[in-house]
Amino acid sequence: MVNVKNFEQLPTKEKILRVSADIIVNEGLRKFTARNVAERLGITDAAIFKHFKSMDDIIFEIIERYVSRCSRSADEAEKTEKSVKERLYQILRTHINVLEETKGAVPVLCFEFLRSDDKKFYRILKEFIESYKRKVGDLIREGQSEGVIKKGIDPEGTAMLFIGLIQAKVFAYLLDGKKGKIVDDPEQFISEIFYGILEKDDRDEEVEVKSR
Amino acid sequence: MVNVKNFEQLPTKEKILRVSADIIVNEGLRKFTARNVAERLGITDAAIFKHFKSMDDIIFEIIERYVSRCSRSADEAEKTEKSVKERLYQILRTHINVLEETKGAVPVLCFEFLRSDDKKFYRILKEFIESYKRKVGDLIREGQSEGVIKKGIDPEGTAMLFIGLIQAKVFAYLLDGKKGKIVDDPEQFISEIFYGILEKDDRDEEVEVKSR
DNA sequence: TTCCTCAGTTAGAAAAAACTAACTTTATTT
DNA sequence: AAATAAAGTTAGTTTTTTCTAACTGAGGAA
Repeated sequence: MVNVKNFEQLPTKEKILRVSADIIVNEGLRKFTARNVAERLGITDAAIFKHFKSMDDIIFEIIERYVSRCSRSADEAEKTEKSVKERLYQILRTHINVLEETKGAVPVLCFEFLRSDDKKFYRILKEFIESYKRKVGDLIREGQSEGVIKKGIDPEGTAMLFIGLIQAKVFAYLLDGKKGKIVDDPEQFISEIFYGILEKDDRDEEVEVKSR
Repeated sequence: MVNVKNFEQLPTKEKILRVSADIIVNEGLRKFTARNVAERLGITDAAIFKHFKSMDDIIFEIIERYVSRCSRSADEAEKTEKSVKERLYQILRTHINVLEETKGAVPVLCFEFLRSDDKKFYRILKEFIESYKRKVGDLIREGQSEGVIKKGIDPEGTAMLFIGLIQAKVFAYLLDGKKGKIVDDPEQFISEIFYGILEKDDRDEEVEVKSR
């Protein structure tokens, strides 16, 4: 159920956030009600409002948390001295790690809130994806000018393709009853993407960066 | 907004279905309420229940329609004398047409209900995807034994990839503010899929089946 | 000790949602 | 012409949801 690890010892505010995320991801927004959250924690619904101003406030904090985690990891990769290919690898790899740790929460949250007309949520998520697209896109462009990435491909389009492929993986995972990992074999997954974009003479070369 | 084409002339039941799909895709299930649907049609919420037993009934019919159209076209393709490639093309093409007409409602509903424990919708959606996977998978296998499709690929995996790519397209469409079509250029989209699975000597050949 | 704050409680107000019942209008059938 | 059916209406009922108010008990600070 919830990402357990001394869950009981956590402060209530924290528990509310985790249970809420779990409900939204695994049961949908319609089940995300004060009553349902409180019930899981063995408290009353009124107690929720001692910790959060409103239900939307909870959502806001969940999005903030998950999204910032993904962004941070992409920023770190950007700063290193490594080669384009290694940096790209690192971004993809961390992205998959976060995805796995959060059980697909971010794609699900994106899917839910990108649709709402609630500008508050829409903006922050859209911004997140745009910045991701920009970072990966820039990296691809850099790779193209260095000659390691195929000239023909569209940088932003490829960044979006990657997001789309992750989305597809999450979909398959949900369909399969949320068993096991979302991306079975990350190395294979990444190498398939690389196969499509790297210049041919590079494609059989192993990527030597270690995961994490 | 709604898929317009003499929208005004449509019978109310039809209008309810279309407005509902539009709300579910663009505003989320939480906004899918009798009041909201009725308001858009300039009628009262009570009138909705002259046409549908319940709100769930509306969702049910949206799914039913999409699913049965996709399945029917796959069945029809199966019976024809056409080549594997042509039959595959026909299935993909109808799927994209239905997707476009319903503005992506079913992929969205899949994403929503495959997560929930709402067994009612879960079953029908899961069954749809499974049968789709089976049909496309079989077709690919047939193509492999005829030598027109690459031996190396996994038939069911590829069928799932197609569903996943549709899912990703819907995601991108939502992200992009729901403007225009979900799949900009269906021919291009299909040919990209074919590029990945067809034996190389076939890949530049044009598919001659006309859309629709 | 006394006071204060925190994190709960119960009780309930206000709004929204899903329907239902009973009535009206209009068109169609008999 | 009379009866019927379809598709609306208004005016509820019931349930659910969010959130507030007023109270309680426990622990720490003055």
